[in-house]
Amino acid sequence: MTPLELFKALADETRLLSTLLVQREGELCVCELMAALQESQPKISRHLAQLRALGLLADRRQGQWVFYRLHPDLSEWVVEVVNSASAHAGAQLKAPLARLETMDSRPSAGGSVCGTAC
Amino acid sequence: MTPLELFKALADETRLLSTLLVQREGELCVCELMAALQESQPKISRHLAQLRALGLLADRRQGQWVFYRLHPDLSEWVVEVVNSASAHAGAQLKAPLARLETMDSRPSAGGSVCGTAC
DNA sequence: ATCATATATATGATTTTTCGTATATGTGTT
DNA sequence: AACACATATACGAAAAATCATATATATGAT
Repeated sequence: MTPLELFKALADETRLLSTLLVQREGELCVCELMAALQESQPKISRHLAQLRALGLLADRRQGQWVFYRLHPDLSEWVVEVVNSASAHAGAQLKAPLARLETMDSRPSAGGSVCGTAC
Repeated sequence: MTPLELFKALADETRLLSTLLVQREGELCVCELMAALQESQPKISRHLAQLRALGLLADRRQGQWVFYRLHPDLSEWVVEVVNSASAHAGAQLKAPLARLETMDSRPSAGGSVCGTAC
């Protein structure tokens, strides 16, 4: 990944916030990002596909859900860029994070698929 | 400057290379960037104007030339992003830096305007 | 004042990105 | 199988960014 490719990837609000939210939360599925960013499913999915194609995010299917995380093999300089941005994006992340908190029927990564009694 | 604004500014090859060259060289004028990047004068000038409007670069007129440098009051996180990219943009900067070296009648920032005997 | 050089900006055309909508795929349930 | 839910992709439309060209401004030299 070149610096230009990384900056192009992060030069869109949906992609930037998705990346930063995923970084803070560790792992998020498409529906969680939809709720956090209040965007349509195709829009979120399309942007995540771009980030995955670039190698910035990695995905993992668990049942019906697909969870995205920062790619585990990112170069150090990429991590530095994301961290620097994250450290100063608090204002833009506040509302999306709050929506995540209050989201109901939120799928828990790695946990039981069933929310009630299995 | 928000992270999104910074990434949009750096998401163009001309702007990214101009920024990184200016960082490495300390200060460069428009004609030097034209030579280094082999781009037209209006193109270089237009992109520099964008970077200046954002506050990423500062400009200084010296005689006929206008020298650009990283804005002295940049936030720490912005410097970190630029530094991280710079550390891994060697491949993209090699050719432009070589052209800078071999550029003739190169105006020297801060030095005498006259190249011969004044 | 005139001219040459360096830089900036305006304008319309072109290219690139993004988007909404529709549809396809994939998984779990009944 | 049929259905519901989650996600992915395809396609044309809309929006945004970039560009080449022409022109304007500013400085220095004659």
